[in-house]
Amino acid sequence: MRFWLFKSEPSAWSWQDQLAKGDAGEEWDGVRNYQARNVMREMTVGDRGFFYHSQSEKAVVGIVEVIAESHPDSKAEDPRWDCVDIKAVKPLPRPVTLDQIKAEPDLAGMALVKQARLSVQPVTADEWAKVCAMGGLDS
DNA sequence: GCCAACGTTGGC
DNA sequence: GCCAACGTTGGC
Repeated sequence: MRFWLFKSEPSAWSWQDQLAKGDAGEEWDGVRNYQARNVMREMTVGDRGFFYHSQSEKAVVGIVEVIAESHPDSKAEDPRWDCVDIKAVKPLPRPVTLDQIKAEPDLAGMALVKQARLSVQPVTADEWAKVCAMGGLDS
């Protein structure tokens, strides 16, 4: 299993919106960036991801699971844009903020820190375990 | 609300 | 194929 991070502005699509979709999940649509699309193309069903709120909150708030592999984005006019489907699994007992991540030397290599604008990112197994622990999950 | 970073577009 | 202009994102 591999690990990922999905970034969203809560005003556009929040963790609460994602939770409300339940096990049916939802397309992670709207990505119009090649690098982020290519990351999604590497995902397989069952992979886990962090759900990150950008803007005002700037924190990892929940865990999601990939439930459908990369397919054409149903909302895109242009067929070059793909996306996966994800569902909410559970919230983090304690959200892990960007400040906490930046303050943790083990997480200095995270794409979240090094490539702030990439909206879909890979996360290593070590980073996954660390952030889960910081958020109050065994992982 | 501003600004830096950076991806994309379009003219040459 | 390069590069300047432009638009968008996201942190502060």
